[in-house]
Amino acid sequence: MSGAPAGAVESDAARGIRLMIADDEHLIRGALVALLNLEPDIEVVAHADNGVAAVEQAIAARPDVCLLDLEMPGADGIEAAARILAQVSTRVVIVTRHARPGVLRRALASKVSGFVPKSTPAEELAHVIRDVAGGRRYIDPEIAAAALTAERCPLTDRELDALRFSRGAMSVQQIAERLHLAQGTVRNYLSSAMTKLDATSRHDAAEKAWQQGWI
Amino acid sequence: MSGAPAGAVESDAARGIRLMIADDEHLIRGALVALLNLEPDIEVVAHADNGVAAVEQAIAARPDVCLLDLEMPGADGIEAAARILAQVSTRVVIVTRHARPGVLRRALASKVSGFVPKSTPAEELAHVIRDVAGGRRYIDPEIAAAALTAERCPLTDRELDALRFSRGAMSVQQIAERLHLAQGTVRNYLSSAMTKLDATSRHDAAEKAWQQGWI
DNA sequence: CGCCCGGCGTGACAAATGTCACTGGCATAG
DNA sequence: CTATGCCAGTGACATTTGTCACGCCGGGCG
Repeated sequence: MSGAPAGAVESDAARGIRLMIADDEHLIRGALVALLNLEPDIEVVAHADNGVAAVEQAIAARPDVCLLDLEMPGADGIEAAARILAQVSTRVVIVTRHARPGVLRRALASKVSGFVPKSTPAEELAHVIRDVAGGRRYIDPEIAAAALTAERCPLTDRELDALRFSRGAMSVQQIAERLHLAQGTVRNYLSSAMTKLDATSRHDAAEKAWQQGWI
Repeated sequence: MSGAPAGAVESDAARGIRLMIADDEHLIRGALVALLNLEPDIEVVAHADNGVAAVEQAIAARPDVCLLDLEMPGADGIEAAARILAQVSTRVVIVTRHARPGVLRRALASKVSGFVPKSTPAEELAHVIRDVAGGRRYIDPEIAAAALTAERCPLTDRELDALRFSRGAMSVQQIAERLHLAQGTVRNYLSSAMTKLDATSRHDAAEKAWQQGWI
């Protein structure tokens, strides 16, 4: 928000990583801003409290690195990352509370450079930011391992389709219309998915599949 | 963790508020510890990443103020607060992501002194801690207003009974047995509760009632 | 080729769930 | 006293959900 210093300093100036922070929780955002500003080689040049604002801020401030929370109103971190990277030459680090394997895959598909859970020690974060600013990538080893270990999804394509719509409280009727199928068919897929996932209701199944990052 | 300085300094020494911080997210806990330690009159003397550890730490370190996250594994913030206050002469501030009226009521019933959402600006937090250390109370005005505005629970006793069991996935059949009622009766209470709470399923209703602190 | 297997798709059926109309008790206002 | 309203309690009914047995198709395999 503070005006850029007079003209010439470009983003790849030798000293100082220009950082943007986006997190919807004021307390945490404030703490991170203050904390990272203490690092001698990091300068927080912008911050936002939702995905849409994050994109605007990134375009305006052109930071070297963007630190995005995954869970944000408006546009989630990955969506914001995709939009930012499409328009600005920068690198993105995603921070998340619920680090599921599938999310990591989505994130990597959006070309983010870093992926860390909020269980990361604070000191480590500055380290990651420097790595990423230097052109390297950083993926939290725990999550990476989980993503690679994760058993292949046992669900069939159509089962996944049906499950996808089951989140967000659509009725079987509505799902059937949406997929151009008979109600019984949809129920069948859902039932089958429930069996495979050992769930007691389709909401439960959808939840579990989501946790695994399969939908 | 660090050993206490030689003997005599007691917790009500004139200078310095001894603070404990509990939050299960390492990143946030670390940021808060660092940030609040920067305040000249605050000293972070312990921290924990779950409710049980928080109680132990509080007993061991005897801080002046405990800052507890509401959402923690083990024991949630309010439970931890109750246990701490039963054994240590200290004051508790609860910090939470989802600030719902009912939670505030539960918290106050446990004699906590402060209640703030994570949307609080970071600068404000130190202020709150000083207030509380000084024996005053601080309740986030937004939440307080919401709690006072919140209409009285519209549910009848039996509806509440039925809802209580509906959390934890008991079937109508089982609830009926447990309450010595006919299944139809239970369904009726549940249905009525759903209408009153504008919910689409009994789980939904139970969830909403819980959110409000009614069960 | 003939066979079997796995995924897709369907309808019939049963159980669980939610809605409704109704009875009776009890308190309270008129 | 009577009327009114609220809550407890019940069963009949409609809807939704989950399970099953089945038919169809395409792709390996003996």
